[in-house]
Amino acid sequence: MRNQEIADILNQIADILEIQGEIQWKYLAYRRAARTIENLSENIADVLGKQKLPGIGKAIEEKIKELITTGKLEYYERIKKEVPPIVIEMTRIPDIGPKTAKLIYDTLKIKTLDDLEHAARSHRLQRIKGLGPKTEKAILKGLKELKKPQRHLLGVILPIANRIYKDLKSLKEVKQISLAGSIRRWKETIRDIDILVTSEKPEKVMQVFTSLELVKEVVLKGPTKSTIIVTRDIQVDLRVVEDESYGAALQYFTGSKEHNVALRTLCSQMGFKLNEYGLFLKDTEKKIAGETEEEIYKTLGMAWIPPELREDRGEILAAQNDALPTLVELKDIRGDLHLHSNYTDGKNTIEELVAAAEKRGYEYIAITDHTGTLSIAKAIDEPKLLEQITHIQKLNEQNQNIRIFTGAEVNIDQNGDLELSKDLLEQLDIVIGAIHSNLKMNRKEMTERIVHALSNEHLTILAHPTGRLLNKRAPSDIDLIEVFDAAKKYKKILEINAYPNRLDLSDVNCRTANQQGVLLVIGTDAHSVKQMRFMEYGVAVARRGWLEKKDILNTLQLDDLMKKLKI
DNA sequence: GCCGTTTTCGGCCCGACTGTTTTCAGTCG
Repeated sequence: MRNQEIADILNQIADILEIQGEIQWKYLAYRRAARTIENLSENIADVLGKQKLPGIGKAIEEKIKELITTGKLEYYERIKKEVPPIVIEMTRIPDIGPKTAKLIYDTLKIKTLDDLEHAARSHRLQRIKGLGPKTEKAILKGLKELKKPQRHLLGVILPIANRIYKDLKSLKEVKQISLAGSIRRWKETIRDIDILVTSEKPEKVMQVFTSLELVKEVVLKGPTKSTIIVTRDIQVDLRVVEDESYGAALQYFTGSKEHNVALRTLCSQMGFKLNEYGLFLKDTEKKIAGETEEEIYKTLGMAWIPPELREDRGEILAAQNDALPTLVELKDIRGDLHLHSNYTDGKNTIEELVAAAEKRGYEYIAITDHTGTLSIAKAIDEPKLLEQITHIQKLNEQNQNIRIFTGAEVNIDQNGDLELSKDLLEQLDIVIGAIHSNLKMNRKEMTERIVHALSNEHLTILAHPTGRLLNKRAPSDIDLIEVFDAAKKYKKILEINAYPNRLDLSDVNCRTANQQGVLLVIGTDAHSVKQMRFMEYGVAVARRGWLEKKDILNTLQLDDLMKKLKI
C-alpha cells in the first residue's frame, strides 16, 4: 500500500472522528500522522518502527502496520459504517464543517448532494434550528465551487499575481507591499493569491484593488480586507495593516499553517505570544517585535527562515542551530540542459534558443529533442539527429559566447532500454532518458525498469523521474529510495523538471535524493523560447527541497561541467 | 492520540469573521 493511500485513510479516520464529536486532539493526531507520511520520500513500510516519525505513536503505528500487512484496517472499516458518506461529502463544501453537516443529515436524512441542493432550494434548510437563510445561500454557492478545480498551478497563478502586485505597487498610497501565502513560499499549486500592504490611505488602495481591470467579482470590500475573483476563478485577498505590524502580518500570512503552529508552540514555551500584530511577552502583553520578519525570528533566537522552507520540515530547529542551508538562486544557474527545438515538437529554431539563452546570461545549453517510438512528440529519426549534430557543431564554431551541447531526450522502453542506436548515443554530449509510456507498471517492475536505465553507460540524466502531472496524473509507483541508490551508484544525475505541470522530482523527493548523495539538474523542458523562463519554478522546487548551489549540476561553470560530464 | 529542558499526566496556536444568537458555536486560515 502506497504512502498516499495510507495518509488518505488516516485523514478519513480524522474526518469521521471529528464528525462523531470526538475531542479535537484525537482527530488532529490522525491528521498530523497523515501529514508526516505525505512528507516522506521513503516507503512508509521500510521505515516504520525503525525510526521515530513525528506524530506517529504506538496506536497509529499499529494501525499503519495492519494496513501494510493486510491492506485493510479493521478499525477504519468499523467506524466508516458509523458515519454516512454524505456527511463526509458535505464537509467538502466551503463553510460547512462537521457540525453543520451532521446537523443537516440528522434533521433531513438526505442521501446525496443533489438532495442537499433540493433541500436548500425549497428552503427546508433554513427551518433547521441553528441555520438560517444565509447558510442556505452559502450552501448553494458552495455546491457550485465544489465542481471547480481546487488548486491552480504556480506557473499559471504567479504571472497573474505579479501583474496585480505591480499595479498596486505603483500607487503612491502603498508604502510596503509583498505577496504572501503559499505563493510566497513557491508551493507547486496555489489555492488563492494573498497580498499584504501597508498604507495610510487603505480606502484608496481597496478602491483601486476592487476595480482592477481583471476583476470578475468583488466578494468582500472592507477597510482592512478585500477579496476579489479574477480570471480563471482565482481568488485574491488583499490585507492592509499598520507599518508597525508589517513583519508580524507578513510572517503570519505567509504560513504555512504548520510552520506557524510549530513556531507559536515554541513561543509559548519561551514565554511569548505571537499573532499577526506582533510578538508579545505572554504575561504583560508588552510588544517586543513586529515591524520586520527578521526582528521576530531574531528575538526568538533564530535566523530568518526563507519562505520556501516554512513547512515545518525541520526548518525551525535548523534556524535555531544556525544550520539553515544557503539556498540555490536563479542567478546561480548557468545553463539549461533540457530544451526542445523545431526539429521535433519545439516552436523555435536552435538559433533562437541560443539567442534567448545568451539573453539570460547562460554559458551553455543542450538541445534535447525526442527520440524513440514517440508518436505524440514527433520523435526525431536518426538521419535527422545526425543532421542536427552537424548543425550544432557548425553553430559552435560560429558562436563562442555560448556552448551548445548535442543531446536527446531518449525514450526509455518497457524493459528500461534506451530507444536509440549505440552509435548515436556515443556521439551525443548529453543523453536524457525519460519514460513516456507504460506509466502504470507495478512498483517492482517500474523500479527495475528505471534502475536498469540508470545502469546504462550512455545515460547522463533521468528526466521527470516519477512522471506525475499536477492536477492530472499521479506519480508512477516507484521505490524512489532504490532509484536514488542506483543513481548514486552509477553516478547519474536526476532532473528537477521545471515545467509547471510537472515539477518532478518534487520538493520533498529532491531533498531526499540530495540527502542520499545524488546530484540534481534543473531543466525546463522548454518547447519554446518563452518557456525558458520556467527555470525559476525549478529553482523554487530545489529551494523548497533545501538544495544549495553545489547540489545542482547546471550551476557549474562551463569547463567544470564538461569535466564532470567527461565531454 | 501524541508527547516530554514544566514529564507518564495534562497539555496540545491563535485570532477573525459569520450567522445565529441574546452570549456563542462553528468555520476558516
